[in-house]
Amino acid sequence: MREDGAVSSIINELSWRGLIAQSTDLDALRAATDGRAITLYCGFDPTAPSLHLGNLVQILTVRRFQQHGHRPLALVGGATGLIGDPKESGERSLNPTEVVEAWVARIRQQLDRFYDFDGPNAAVAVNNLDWTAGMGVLEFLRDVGKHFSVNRMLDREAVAARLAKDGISYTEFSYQLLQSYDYVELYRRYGCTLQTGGSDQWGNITAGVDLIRRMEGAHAHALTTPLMVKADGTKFGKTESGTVWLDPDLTSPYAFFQFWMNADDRDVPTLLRTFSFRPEAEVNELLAAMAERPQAREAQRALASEMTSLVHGETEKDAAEAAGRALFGQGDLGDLPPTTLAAALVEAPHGEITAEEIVGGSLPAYDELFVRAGLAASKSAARRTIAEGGGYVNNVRVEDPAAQPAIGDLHHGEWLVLRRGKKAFAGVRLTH
RNA sequence: GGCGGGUUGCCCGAGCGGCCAAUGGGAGCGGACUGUAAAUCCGUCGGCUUUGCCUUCGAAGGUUCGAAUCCUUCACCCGCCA
Repeated sequence: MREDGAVSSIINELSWRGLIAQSTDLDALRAATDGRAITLYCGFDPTAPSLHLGNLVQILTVRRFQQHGHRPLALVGGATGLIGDPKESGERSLNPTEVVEAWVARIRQQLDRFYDFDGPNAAVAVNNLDWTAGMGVLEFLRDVGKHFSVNRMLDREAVAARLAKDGISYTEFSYQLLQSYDYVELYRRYGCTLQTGGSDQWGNITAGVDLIRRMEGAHAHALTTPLMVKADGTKFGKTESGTVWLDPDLTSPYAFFQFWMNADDRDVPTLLRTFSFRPEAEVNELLAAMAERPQAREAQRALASEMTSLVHGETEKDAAEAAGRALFGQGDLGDLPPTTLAAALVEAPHGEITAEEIVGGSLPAYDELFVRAGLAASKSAARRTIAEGGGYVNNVRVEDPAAQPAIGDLHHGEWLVLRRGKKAFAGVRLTH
């Protein structure tokens, strides 16, 4: 529910944010959502222990609906996650059931912070295993399967690609039926009349819309968001170290904050509209500020701050931001108060050395320390970085990879600050 | 079923007995320039106890002083003919 209590047009909002790629009938959906609340869902399959930035687009889209007074169903695909949506690259390997089960629980928990499970339009958590686990094969084939045309299913992009390449198992081919049936079941149980998802889900979603019409004689909606592509043409949501996860153990809040800080100027307008909950006027102000003073990175910082608070909480956001300010600041690192420095380095990647490793007042050599801190994959890589002039210790470029820092180089007797290139910081801590 | 071609480093793709850790391009990484942006230019791009050593060129054997390069078998992919 919005501040003013009104159920206003969610469609208008999604529209200016550029979040509508395809829809079954936008005018009908606008009419259905205007002035009254609908129930909608977007499902998440447990294909990993955590959701990632790509999923966040969907989560936030649903959240926007909820803020406009609509009721979301938080579906985690305990059943569909066991089967796997066909992807173009090839057959998925099946995950053990107990692994999928554990992932369902984790993902379900992650959704807690994005949806409101209390109040008049409280979100409802559902798992498609609840209605598929007990269903017999014959029932499924007769009641659900009969409504599907294999001819149509073969047209799906991912399926067609797989047929042209390595083929596809019957298991994955069946995925669409399960997802379609989910929509029917959610319509029956909760009166759900809208399913959202990424544009790659269009086929699966409309198959569900069709199935509702056939089995229930009712009209339901489909709405997809555009695929996000970065200005340089690469996939959105990846960094050099891989996927940006929402789980703080997989992607630290510091790394998460930095991901947004490093956004390409050209991507910022799209990112702000897609992810931020700021109203249009504020978004435009930030964009104007960026055009005027790009070097200030106000828009990136605002986005980083908002997203990190949302995903990791205010405290973690403050810590991540403070860490960035400390490390990227102009001053001498040694001048930072011990607590500030330690906090910053704990946020960044870091490694440890023990007192026994200090021989004659000398720490292990630089190449070893870079590996230890996680800034280099191997000692060869560390030496290469140093040879290229990209290795810094305590913000001073180092020349000799075999040189050993002295115990006196440790800030506050505890921390050594390593850096690779301009922005990859890491700490090495002396433990006792 | 017959004939022919292929399988090389993260990806694409040269190499066809020693000068091959393996040309070139892309991605990545570093430097310069910047704004923790982009573009551009330059460098780098298997590992290690680094003037050397070890592991890589679909898999396993073999020939040879020496093989990614030759031979044999196996697996997979692709053309042409039936």
